[in-house]
Amino acid sequence: MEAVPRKTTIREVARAAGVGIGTISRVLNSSSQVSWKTRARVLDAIRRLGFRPNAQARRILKKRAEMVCFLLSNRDFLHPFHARILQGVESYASGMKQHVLFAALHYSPRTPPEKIDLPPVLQEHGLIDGVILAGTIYPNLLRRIEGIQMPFVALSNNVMGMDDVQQFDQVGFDDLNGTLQATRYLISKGHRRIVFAGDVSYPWLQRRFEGYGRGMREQKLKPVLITARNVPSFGDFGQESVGRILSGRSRPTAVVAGNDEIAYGLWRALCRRGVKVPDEISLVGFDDREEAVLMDPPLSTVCVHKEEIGETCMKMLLERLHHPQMAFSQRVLPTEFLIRGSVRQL
Amino acid sequence: MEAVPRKTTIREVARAAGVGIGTISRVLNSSSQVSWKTRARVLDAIRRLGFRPNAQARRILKKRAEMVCFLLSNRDFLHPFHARILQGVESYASGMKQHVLFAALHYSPRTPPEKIDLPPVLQEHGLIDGVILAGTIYPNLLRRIEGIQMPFVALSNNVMGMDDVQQFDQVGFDDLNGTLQATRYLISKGHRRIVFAGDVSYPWLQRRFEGYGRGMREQKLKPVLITARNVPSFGDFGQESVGRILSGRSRPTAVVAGNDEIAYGLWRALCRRGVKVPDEISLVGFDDREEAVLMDPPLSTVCVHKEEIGETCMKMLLERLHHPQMAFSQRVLPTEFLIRGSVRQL
DNA sequence: CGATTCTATGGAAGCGGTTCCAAGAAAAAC
DNA sequence: GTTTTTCTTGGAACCGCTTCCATAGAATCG
Repeated sequence: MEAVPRKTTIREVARAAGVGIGTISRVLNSSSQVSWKTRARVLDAIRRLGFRPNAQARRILKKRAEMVCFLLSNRDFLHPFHARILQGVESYASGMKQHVLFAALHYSPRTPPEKIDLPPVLQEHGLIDGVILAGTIYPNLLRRIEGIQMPFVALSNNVMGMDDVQQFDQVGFDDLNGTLQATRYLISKGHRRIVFAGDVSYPWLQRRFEGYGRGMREQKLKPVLITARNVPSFGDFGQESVGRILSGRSRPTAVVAGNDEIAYGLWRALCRRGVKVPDEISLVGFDDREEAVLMDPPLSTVCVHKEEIGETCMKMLLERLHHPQMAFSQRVLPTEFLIRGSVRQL
Repeated sequence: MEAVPRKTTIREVARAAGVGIGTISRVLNSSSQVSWKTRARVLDAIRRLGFRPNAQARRILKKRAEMVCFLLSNRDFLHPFHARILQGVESYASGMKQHVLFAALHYSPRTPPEKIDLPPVLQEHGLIDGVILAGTIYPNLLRRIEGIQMPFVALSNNVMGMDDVQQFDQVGFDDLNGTLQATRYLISKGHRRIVFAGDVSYPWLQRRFEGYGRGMREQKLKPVLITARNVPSFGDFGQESVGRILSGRSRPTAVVAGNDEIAYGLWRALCRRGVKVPDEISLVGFDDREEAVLMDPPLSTVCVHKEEIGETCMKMLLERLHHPQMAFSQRVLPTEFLIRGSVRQL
């Protein structure tokens, strides 16, 4: 490794400007009063020397990294869903002069979720002030993070297997109410035979199914869950399950899909069989991915405000950093059912 | 802001282990030889005290941040394309014990691309070792980054308005050859009247059009460019231009779309008019987004290996960091035409 | 067995900033 | 004109680590 070019330090600036080092620091932090003349001289020297203060050195004294980590498992990252959340995080962070470190949790067949270690960025101290846990989160990881006393905010919809009172900061969105609204809407449009497509192995799918179930039971209708086993991805779900949905004595008039990907797969499978949406069967999704509006007909779906979730995570984390003793808070952001073309009035 | 809980330092560990601070440091860096017994004592003390070394302090001495910045304009970020590149960057970086800082360039109507300032993360020195420039890059930004002598690698496909010899490290993929292959394939399938859909305001679309043009001219066929003006996004491109494609005396039998988004929009517009793909018109795209394979028929498209691009960017940046004087290099990664169902044999 | 080499270890110096205290200069008060 | 207060300013000390030098004991050698 060759030598890094020598960088200007605060002492050289001080010499160039003919002032003391303390003065340079004061100018940089625009803290206490520096006389108009001195400030100009310093600023000039800084410009002439192309001086940029060393961030590490400042941080070591300030005891704040001004950086948070956005942690995502490598399983989840493909999804634009999380990319949008990251965008929200970055957007709020940059407004607060914070940086965002992107890190992935590298799960692999060799390191099953139950025994994964802390990611390197959390092993060392001082690099980041806190963590935002997006993507699927396993309880053991949470406990490790608590163990090192690293402040964090979790995207609660993705926390696995902790349905009890959770003693940490969370931001989530309202799965249950989303499908509840969607189901009510379908019912208001005259639908009675409505099925839910999705498995319930994820807590969020479980909640979405519950919301649908509640909507059905409100009107004394019977909830029906359609699952598909052993599908490689949500996109293949429809292909696998469309047969079971269409067969049976009384074919449903509408399907609530567990997410947009399932809805999209279903739509394709239906198209292929010549079943028209929404003429013969209505369809609603969940997430409002970019493609939802591009489908034909555009998909009615439950919109999750992803940027807002990201911003809220960041905001909550900053509050935690400023008030470490504050009580934990859980925020559930509302979801919004968007009426588009994929539902027909019966 | 309340007090940050006091963290254990190397001196406390030294006291607890009954050794000197230098020894702790040597154990941590597993550098020079420490006796088996002492090492065990130190390791034990570290565990007992829950000591995690302060990363900032180490970096200030090592003069390396072990961190690179992935910089993307806020215009580009929505696209899964860049998310995948980021994934590739992170993947390679984590293998090399490097961290990835995610930063966005906040363009706005108030700050047009020509006069945007350096992002905050580049204003300070020592935070990052280098930058990966993804997303649309304007020359003035490049010059600013050169000005502060920050090592960088650019995703060359997105560099605007610099077609001369470029004196910096670049990773790109082969736009021209991609459409060339696609066009040759179409011709091999018996197509003669082939049009290109896309405008040429972006350099990469320009190159894709050129590749298509070359393929056509090889067979003495006449290239035709179909553009759409004033469309809010590539997705709306098809809707806008489908009329012009289908009308005219001799309707084309195939369309090369500038990217998958255009292809998708086109496909929808064609569906809506009852024109069947590929029976009545064949269609190929570019990028191989996730949705390409989910379309019906699955879209034949030019695959860009996004993770590989990310990895290559990271790799090249690390080489640059280790050898600052090394000559600049430009790498163009191959693209690959994927045959799927959207092209018909004539 | 004394001289020489080697290995393990302690701790001072220093990285590039911030902070604080003391002190000089200027302004205000008496 | 002298005293008091306020405003600026310089620079030592320090943040938590690495690095290097000095030293002490062990090992090797003639």
